[in-house]
Amino acid sequence: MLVSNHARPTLEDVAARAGVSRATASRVLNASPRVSPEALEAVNAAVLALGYQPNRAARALVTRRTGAVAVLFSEPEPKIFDDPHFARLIRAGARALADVDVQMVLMLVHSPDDQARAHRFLAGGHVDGALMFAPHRNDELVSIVKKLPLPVVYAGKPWGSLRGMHLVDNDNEGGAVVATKHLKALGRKKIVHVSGPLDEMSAIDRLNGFKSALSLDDKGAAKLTEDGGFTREGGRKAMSVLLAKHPNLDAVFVASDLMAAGALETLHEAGKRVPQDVAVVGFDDHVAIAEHTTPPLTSVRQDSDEQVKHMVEHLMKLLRDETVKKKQQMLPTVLVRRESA
Amino acid sequence: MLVSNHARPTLEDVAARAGVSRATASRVLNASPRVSPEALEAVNAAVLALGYQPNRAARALVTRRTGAVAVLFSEPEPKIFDDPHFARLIRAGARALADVDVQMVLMLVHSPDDQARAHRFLAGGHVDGALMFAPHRNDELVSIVKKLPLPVVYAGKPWGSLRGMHLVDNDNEGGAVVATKHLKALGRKKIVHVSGPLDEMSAIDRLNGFKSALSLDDKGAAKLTEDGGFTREGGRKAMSVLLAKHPNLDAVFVASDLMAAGALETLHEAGKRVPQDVAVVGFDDHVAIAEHTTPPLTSVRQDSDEQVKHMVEHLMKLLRDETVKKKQQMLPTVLVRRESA
DNA sequence: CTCGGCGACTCAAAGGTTTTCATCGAGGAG
DNA sequence: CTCCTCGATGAAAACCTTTGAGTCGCCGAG
Repeated sequence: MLVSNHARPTLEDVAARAGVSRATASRVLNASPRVSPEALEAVNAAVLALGYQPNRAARALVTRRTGAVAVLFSEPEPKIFDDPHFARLIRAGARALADVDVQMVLMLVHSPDDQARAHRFLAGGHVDGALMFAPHRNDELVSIVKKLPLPVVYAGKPWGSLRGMHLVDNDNEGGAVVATKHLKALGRKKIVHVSGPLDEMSAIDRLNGFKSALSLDDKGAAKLTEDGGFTREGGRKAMSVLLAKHPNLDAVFVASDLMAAGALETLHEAGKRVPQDVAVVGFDDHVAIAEHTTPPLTSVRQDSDEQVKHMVEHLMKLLRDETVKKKQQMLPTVLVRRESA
Repeated sequence: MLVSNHARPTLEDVAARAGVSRATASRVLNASPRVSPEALEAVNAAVLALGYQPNRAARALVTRRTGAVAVLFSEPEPKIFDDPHFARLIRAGARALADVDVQMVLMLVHSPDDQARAHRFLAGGHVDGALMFAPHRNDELVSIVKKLPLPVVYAGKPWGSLRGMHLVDNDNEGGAVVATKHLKALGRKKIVHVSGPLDEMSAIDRLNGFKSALSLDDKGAAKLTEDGGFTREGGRKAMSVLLAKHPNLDAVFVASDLMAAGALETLHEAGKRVPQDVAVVGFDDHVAIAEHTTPPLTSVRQDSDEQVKHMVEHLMKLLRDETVKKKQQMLPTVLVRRESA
């Protein structure tokens, strides 16, 4: 028996060494029950001795499974990726997918070109499923992907009909209600809101929470709300607009920590003390921000790590053809009190 | 001829439709010269009509190429990933790899467990090559990967011998020299340095630039330098230490923008005006930071996008077995003047 | 007219795994 | 003792592509 000693061992080699057939060796590797204890042990020993690693391509060829999933970030404004939130999501995805031993193929989709490429790639069967981060309204990529026979789990609610879609969302509305009520409970009388861009569902949900906590109608809410675009700069500007409109405001619920950081700057410049004159609550509880503002920011925590972990678990179930009890999961949010409110 | 109308078309189908053999169709797809114009056209038409996409697994099986490369971030401190620099690198990698149509498999390596997993994965032949971001001293992963018969391109100099390694570095030392000389040219007399952690080559190179621009020996430099650990908080602290040691300092070269942001805070709190009392130069020119500090930060630009692009190009050459003229490339850095110096 | 050469093409093997189907043997029931 | 059942195993097909070896037809030279 001559074995080329430099090439990687194949299943054949393992089988030979264990004194069984390829088929049996394969069964051992795939944890099939129909295999005797002796065979199992022999094969395992051979695998170890040879340092055998299954050939992914060969396996993929026959199983029609790639062992890879795509992670898609659809975002027309590439600069948004300077947002630390993005890094956190990627990190969580990498970890969660590595834990279940599937390859993560990352795709950043900005332009129509990128969309076409993603389309080709996903349709080409190069991955078994996808995790989709596509927060914006009327995202072409969502429509494209919907038509594909590919299991997809969304982060948060994409725009449009949610029928049959699998997603894991944070309780944005609930968190916003808690945040707003907290301000009310503090005895604040004039509470305003810096919202995110209203082409994102999460921003809308947070706005809705604000409205419902204060029992406002659309018109009433519109007066008290200003769009800060989920950027720090936007938060600054929105805050000054609100200050101009409502000089007597004494509390503000800001729909993201990044914007809240901007809003705090504006408030300081306007000579308002936080929290004495104006109480501030953010959203995200992004530690790198919330703990380092002055004063430290009270914020609604949404656990992105947890969200991504759930997304991966959900997708894995879909890939195993298990029935999922709930297609759409909602993760709780909780208010973290610091000093700003 | 009955074709299951839901299954993905194979090369066989394409060949049949084009009236040629599988072999010829394959040659068309791989741009082989040995094919007649008619055949070429017929096959291309068939491909288009059928929406054919080559089966990656089958191709990988026979070519022993996966069409994927790993992107490894080795970093014992997971929190560092909140650094926007990380997001930028990932983004650049995703884009550059997508452009050459290879899959990016992202791996974040924090723990020894992760290292073992990465080792298995890379040794398992699941990728054709790797891009490695491993800035720290004595990184186990670097030693592991060195022993593998796998083409790897490093970002910056890893610790240890550089013999035979392929890498793309920024001119950290040169940039530091320019930055420091700029401060000198401004007439500053007492110039200090907030360095990065000295277990990273980039930090050392920047420190060396500072030393050489001021013709300092090790001892002299040690007095004027404080380690800020490449974090904002570290920058704050380092700055106050330096202020205490050298109350008369009138300029500081900070080895990263994030630390510079921290240093600026300290300076403001100490009542120093920037740039009148103390001139500040950062490093990275990370727009999201440098443009938003008060005052906007003068900084040394290193173009990470460019660096990653070069890394990918370099790796592609290695994969194509082309000879690379220079194994180790150095990218220029340039001083971007804003208001802080 | 024959032969050699050459370009375009086809045939078929190879690549490593999973999985169906058949086989084999042992043990239990009748 | 025979027949049946059932669990473990093996042989072989299938997955889809690339590629080296071989075929075919045509042209030009002799």
